[in-house]
Amino acid sequence: MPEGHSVHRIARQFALHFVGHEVAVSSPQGRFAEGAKRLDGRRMTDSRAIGKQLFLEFSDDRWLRVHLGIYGAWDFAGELTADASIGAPRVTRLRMSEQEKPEPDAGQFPPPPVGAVRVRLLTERTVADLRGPTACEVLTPDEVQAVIDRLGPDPLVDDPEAGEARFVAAVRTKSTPIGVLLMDQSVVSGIGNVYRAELLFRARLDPHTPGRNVPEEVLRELWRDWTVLLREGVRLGQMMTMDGLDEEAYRAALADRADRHWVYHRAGLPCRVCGTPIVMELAAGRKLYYCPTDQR
DNA sequence: TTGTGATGGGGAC
DNA sequence: TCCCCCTCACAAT
Repeated sequence: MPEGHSVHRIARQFALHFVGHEVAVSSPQGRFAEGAKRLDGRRMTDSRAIGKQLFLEFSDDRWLRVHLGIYGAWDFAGELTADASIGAPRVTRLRMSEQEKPEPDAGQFPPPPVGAVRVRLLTERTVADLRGPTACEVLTPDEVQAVIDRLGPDPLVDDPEAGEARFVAAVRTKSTPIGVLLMDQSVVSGIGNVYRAELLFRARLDPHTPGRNVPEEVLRELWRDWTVLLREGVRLGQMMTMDGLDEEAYRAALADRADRHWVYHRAGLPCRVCGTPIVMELAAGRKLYYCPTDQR
């Protein structure tokens, strides 16, 4: 269920502890047995995140593409980095999905796979188990490029000005509501339902505004704000979309997800700015939260 | 103990 | 627009 920030953190974990290593690849659950056979014993040579997509490159031009979808998660064990920043303390087990959950040491390495593990990637010192992904497949370089070509810009991948220009151009040609466009991964990569609602509130933008009617300067600010939120999400390991908080309120927000957002998951609760009850409605099948007073 | 919803998205219609 | 994928946290019972 992760949005873009989690996938970047997962990619970094692989970059730190798998890239450069030979990897034993298996599918304990069996559903990826053929794919695992094609990767087994090869060296991992690169780890990249683009939006919610993870691409792991192995020797002989073979790529593993993983998309976690709503349920997916990676469980790391062995030698790894707790918060995916260089030099951070090592922990023994870490579940990486939208949230990160350090778990007690299993006692042996590698720990036996628990439940339906689609893929196990094992080096001498670290193991990563994938469960519940929407996508998990072996691709050629051309196939990887075809996937990337369909993705909108990612602030942590694309050149800032080029990414901004691509985002603005994609939105300005469409009559689709901006609240739907922000979730469209071909328009911009990595935004999910939480960041969508929060970006729109922070811009005080009505989600129903057709893309082509959003002033260009507002779109540029949206892109820059997405850059800020994504960097912060990668740094903190969670989605923190409030701002202007004093130190105590900031700490409380980090501790409790209910205090972390302006409008997300706050249907019927008073707007934190004006007190108007937050509205929830379905947009393209997903729950959209906004303040009908501040966002117009 | 059971039920429900969730931070996604592809495909059928 | 709906269904399905296939997992888990948390609420309801």
